[in-house]
Amino acid sequence: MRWSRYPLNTMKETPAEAEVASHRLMLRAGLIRRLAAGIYTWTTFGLLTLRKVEAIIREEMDRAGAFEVLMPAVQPAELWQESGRWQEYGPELLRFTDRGDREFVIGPTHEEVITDLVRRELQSYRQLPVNFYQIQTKFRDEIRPRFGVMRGREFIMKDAYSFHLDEASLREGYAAMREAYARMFTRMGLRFRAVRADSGAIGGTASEEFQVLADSGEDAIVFSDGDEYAANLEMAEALAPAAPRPVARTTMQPVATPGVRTIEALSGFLGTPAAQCAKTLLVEGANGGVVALVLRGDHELNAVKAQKIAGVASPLRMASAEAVRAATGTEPGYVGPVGLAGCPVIADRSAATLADFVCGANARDTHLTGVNWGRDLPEPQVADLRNVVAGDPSPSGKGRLSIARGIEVGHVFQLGRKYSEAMNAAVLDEESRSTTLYMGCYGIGVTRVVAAAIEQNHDERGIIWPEPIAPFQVVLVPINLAKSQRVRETADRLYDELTRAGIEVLLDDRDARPGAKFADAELLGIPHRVVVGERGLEAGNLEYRHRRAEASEDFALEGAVAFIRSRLAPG
RNA sequence: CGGGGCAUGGCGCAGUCUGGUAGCGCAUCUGCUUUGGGAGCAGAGGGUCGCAGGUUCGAAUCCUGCUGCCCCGACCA
Repeated sequence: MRWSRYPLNTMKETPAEAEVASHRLMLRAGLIRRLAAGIYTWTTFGLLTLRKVEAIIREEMDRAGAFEVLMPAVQPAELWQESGRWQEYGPELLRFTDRGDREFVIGPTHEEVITDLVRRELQSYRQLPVNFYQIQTKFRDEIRPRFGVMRGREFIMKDAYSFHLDEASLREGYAAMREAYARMFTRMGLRFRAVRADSGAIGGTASEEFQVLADSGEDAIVFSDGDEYAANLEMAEALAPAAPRPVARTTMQPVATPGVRTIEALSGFLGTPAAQCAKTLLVEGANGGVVALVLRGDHELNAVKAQKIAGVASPLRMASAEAVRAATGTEPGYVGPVGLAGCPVIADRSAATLADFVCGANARDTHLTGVNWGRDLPEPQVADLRNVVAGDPSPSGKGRLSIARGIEVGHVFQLGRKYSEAMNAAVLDEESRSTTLYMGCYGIGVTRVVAAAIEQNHDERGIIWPEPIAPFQVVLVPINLAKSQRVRETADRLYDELTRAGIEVLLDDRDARPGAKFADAELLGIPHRVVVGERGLEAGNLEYRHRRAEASEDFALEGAVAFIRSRLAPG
């Protein structure tokens, strides 16, 4: 591609709307343009990368034996009513009516459509297992679209659906997809982790997320240094402390703590470490009332774990200040588990092994010191309530946990029979019995992958594309080409030769000064840069520099194509 | 949906408090000079100041309503 013919400009300044690096850089480099909140046009440079990501996904899906289909974006409401999601899905589902007042949705996902196809087309167990996938535009009317295409409302997703006669086959199909995903993201040059995830509302048994590691990621992920264990923070189990609870040494005493409402303030005021304090959180109960959750002062409540406990409302809701007063007689800041008669008390495993701890006294401006379970208050119900922290032992039993940030780019689920049952998708088995199908589903946020790749690979000057998904492999930068015929001819010839050799080249033949060209090449993140200038040609040389390199190196014009090819990543 | 902020040429902003000719930088166009890290000079084009009402002799500026967008929270590829 000759840059001089491409009319869209890069931007020196960042549009005010962009906050995160990938969004800023995608706008500045001219990869995307916003049309409305969460809705973007992909311009040529961005689309080149998007297509490469899609190509890798397609190749690996085909290699895994899946069949590509293309389902409609617009889907009739009947299918969603049949699966029950017409009611369940909520306002994220964009609904509308046609001229005949028939109701439709714009598909946020395609379980219903594929299940409908499969129940019509498949009759025999001999046709199983099977996996259909598509790369297609989705629409989800997100509450808050943000970060450019990272969380758009309209986005491109690769979604795949597998169908099986039994659970064993489903597990095999799931494992095959998991493997295909690992291959894809590896091929894209991304650093990622597959982590255990909460299967949440979609239901089903097993579920893993594929997370691209990036400090700016929205998700916290946890992994062990001792083995392959990795999980979403929501899911990572916090083991009970290995050491038993120490014996009580002190007696319980009230202490005046005027104005001290937070653990941090309390710890500072008394000089007691936060880990020796207990914090008591009141949440709404499943059937009204409140439930007291007790954690060590230095730990954080894990909402997903808490809302799974019987008696706790799901989704988790903190009790209102009025409810706190009604249950404890005091206000938030001085709540403690001692003497809490009216509500269940559930202690986190770590909080349950505290001895001689500090907690609120259920009286204004007062805390208790030297508190002990079983002596000053009843032994609590014990549960895993907290987020793990770095250094905790791995629940796998091997190693210690680290925490990193990640961007979820893929999710694989074993769905089971949720949709096939609701929509009556069945085949005849070997004994001519009608058998409801087992189903798995496997998603990749294709447009999000592009943003995640940038989050993971950029510097202060711009994008640094992993080579397999760069819009171009090489940027060719002629210096002063308007003046020098030799530069112009060399650049043109090299451009032709490289292109003929199957290398993707962007020739920056714009009438711009070298500094502007270098800055744009770095902003756009092309991995390999070749400079053609009078200075080098004088000695029969060109100049090569990798986007990540600190300095350039000269190489001979003679045999230039072979040299450049030798620098490209294999494959 | 709750909380906060912003809306002025394509982009980034000033001007709004204190009403009186709409301005700056970048980008764009023309010419000349320049050409190894975002050039200089001279000139030019481009804005119903988000929309609708109102107050006023006069509104980007004051008042009312609406809309759009961004950021923080619960959800998700």
